[in-house]
Amino acid sequence: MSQPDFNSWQGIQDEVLRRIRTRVWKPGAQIPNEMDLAQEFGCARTTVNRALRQLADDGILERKRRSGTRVALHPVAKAVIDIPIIRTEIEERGGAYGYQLLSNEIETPPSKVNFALNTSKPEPMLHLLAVHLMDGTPYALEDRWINLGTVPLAQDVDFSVHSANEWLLENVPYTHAHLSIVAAPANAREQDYLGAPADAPLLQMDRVTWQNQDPVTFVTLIYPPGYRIRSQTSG
Amino acid sequence: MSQPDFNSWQGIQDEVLRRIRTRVWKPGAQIPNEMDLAQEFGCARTTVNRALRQLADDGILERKRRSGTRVALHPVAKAVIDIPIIRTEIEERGGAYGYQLLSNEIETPPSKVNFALNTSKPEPMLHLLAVHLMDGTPYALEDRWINLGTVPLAQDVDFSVHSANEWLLENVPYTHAHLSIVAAPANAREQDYLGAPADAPLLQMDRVTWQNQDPVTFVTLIYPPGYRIRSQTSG
DNA sequence: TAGTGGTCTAGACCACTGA
DNA sequence: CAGTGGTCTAGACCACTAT
Repeated sequence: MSQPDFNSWQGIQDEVLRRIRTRVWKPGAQIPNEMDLAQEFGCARTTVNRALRQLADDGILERKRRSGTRVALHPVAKAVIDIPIIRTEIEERGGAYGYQLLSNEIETPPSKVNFALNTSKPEPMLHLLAVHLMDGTPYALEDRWINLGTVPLAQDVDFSVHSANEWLLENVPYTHAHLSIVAAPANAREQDYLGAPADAPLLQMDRVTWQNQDPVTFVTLIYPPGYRIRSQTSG
Repeated sequence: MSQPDFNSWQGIQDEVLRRIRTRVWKPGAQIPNEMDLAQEFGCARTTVNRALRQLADDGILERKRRSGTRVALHPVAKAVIDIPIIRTEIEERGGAYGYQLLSNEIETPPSKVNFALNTSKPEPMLHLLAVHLMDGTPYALEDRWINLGTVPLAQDVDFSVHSANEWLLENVPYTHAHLSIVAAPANAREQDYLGAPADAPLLQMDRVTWQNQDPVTFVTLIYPPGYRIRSQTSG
């Protein structure tokens, strides 16, 4: 039997989790305050604080000044999805990466794009269509709009060499992004470039990125039938 | 002009992020050590540590003892998806929640389920099929296998009253989970219960949860056409 | 007003790892 | 060996909020 180590914040966190899982501390119930826990565990309040703060960040505890700490009633599970550069994703799977630019034009975006980017006055944007390949077969279709108002430099880049996916990540820092995932049927374009049967169910990932208040880019990534997004979760 | 507050860990974090975004500190480059930064910002090393530690947790910095702190070369973007209880999800959208159990049997699981749960010797499991409703219309179809070896209690629960989604979350704590998302065509069952056209593209979410080494449940949630999973990302 | 968590400080020791 | 981050401590003050 190894004794749990209550002189480390991780040891304390493990013990707190154990008490929550075994219902010693039930959902919704208040747990002792930091001072009392510090005394029980024989450590400084700071150490208890570190352990509990992280659990609160993870949504397992709810803390309020003055009213104390409670076990969250409905611990919302959170799944973290890694969104690597596509080249990296393919190479990590042990495949050879390929890339092909299909079209590259400056156009007035459709209202869907203006809505997503929150651009009220439609101005021409850079519209790119490209396909990413793994070992020569289509891995993902990338349909991207770049707001030249925010990223004027993009006008001078040769996107037949660099994929916009990489160029933007490496050259245009963003402050925040929105992402949504939906299932959509393959249309003629996707039949052509992904080799998908007509109306096959495809996973589609839409992402909008921002630089402070300024919209940077709206991208739709479309994956062939059967593609899975994976993630792990802690409970 | 409001002066940044270098006496708070958040102020320091903002400044560090600013330097990374503006390429003052370039990807891959080493940044000053904690002592020097503390001196520059006029605060305690602990405060700098708190700011940098969180950025390292987020994958923006890479830290190693003795060799120091570097800006991550390929900051993998991470999207966090909240996975609430379905009732909660519906009620937060302002809808009325409904639930209907469609079938409830003890069966030997197909190999797909055994594979996902890593159960080598196939033993009968509890197999549930249910539909969640928002304002009377189908919101999600739930196809669930519960490992009675890990959760024998489940045998005595009336799942026509409690949804397994809620009962498990409230009564069976898990330690970790795997999740995957895929697009799949509507089959006959989904046409019936979700009201989806034949072969319509549906978003499907598979989740496996574990209690330490023991598999708890394998659930597939299938959503009607057009359903979106959303998330925000920090960059 | 009083009790709780949130944070900062100054100092200390430790764990890891490159030279 | 020495320099770096990782952590703990004891104490302090502050911010919020239930009473």
